[in-house]
Amino acid sequence: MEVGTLCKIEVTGMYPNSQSVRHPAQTLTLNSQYLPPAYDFTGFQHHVPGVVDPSASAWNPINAPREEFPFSFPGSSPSGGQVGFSFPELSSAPPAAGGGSLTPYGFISGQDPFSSRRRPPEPIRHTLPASRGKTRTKDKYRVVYTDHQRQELEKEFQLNRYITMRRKSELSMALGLSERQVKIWFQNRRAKERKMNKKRLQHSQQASTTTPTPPVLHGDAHLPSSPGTSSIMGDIKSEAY
DNA sequence: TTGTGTTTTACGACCTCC
DNA sequence: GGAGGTCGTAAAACACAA
Repeated sequence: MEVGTLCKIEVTGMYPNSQSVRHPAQTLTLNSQYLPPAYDFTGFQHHVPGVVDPSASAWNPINAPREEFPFSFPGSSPSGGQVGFSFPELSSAPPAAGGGSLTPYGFISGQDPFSSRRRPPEPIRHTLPASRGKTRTKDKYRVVYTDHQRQELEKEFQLNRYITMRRKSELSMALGLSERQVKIWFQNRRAKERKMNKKRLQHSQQASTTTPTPPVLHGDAHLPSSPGTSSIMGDIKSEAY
């Protein structure tokens, strides 16, 4: 499969229950004035990428990210795992030439075709609070990733449910995110998939309540195998655990 | 507009593994 | 002990109906 063909897979499905009014590829070029909020990641110090334990061979969710784990989507990669970092928009260095101003993400505002957001640039609201007991590392509670960032993360997710250290490092650099953000994005994305699978399972179970024999589940009940792109998660889990 | 429901970032708690 | 995993949750961002 061409890597580029994956780019539209789930992106418009980020709002599966909202009939996907979002059509980034179509609507995002309308407004190119999005300026990512000021947000520095100096508080995100993390391990040095590239420290890979070569002894980790058997894949499981725990050690897989530390290694180039061999899982891939069917036909996703000729090498069967690690996908060449060949996305043109990623292989070009973010602080590219062109004269745009550099955003805190490392993007050039007004140049990234996906960087335009639905909302106009707005002053940052500092509702965060150290006073609320909740500890958030920065004054902005959370930032909204650009559609470009989401698309690239989603692409990677479609290739590999678990990001390797190397890919995490590459993605973080290419997208101007911290490795921690990439890691957490993948965690959240997997959680989202599990949630969707759970929903699907509940629906299918409701549909089959009239039948006397309940469906047989293999192992983890909240990780059903399901058709489509999400079925791979069940496969992963059944192998991993 | 505004109210409400959903999705998206981000974190803490806790777990396993090395 | 530190890494990343899941799970649950907070709150911002967003979509949409009324």
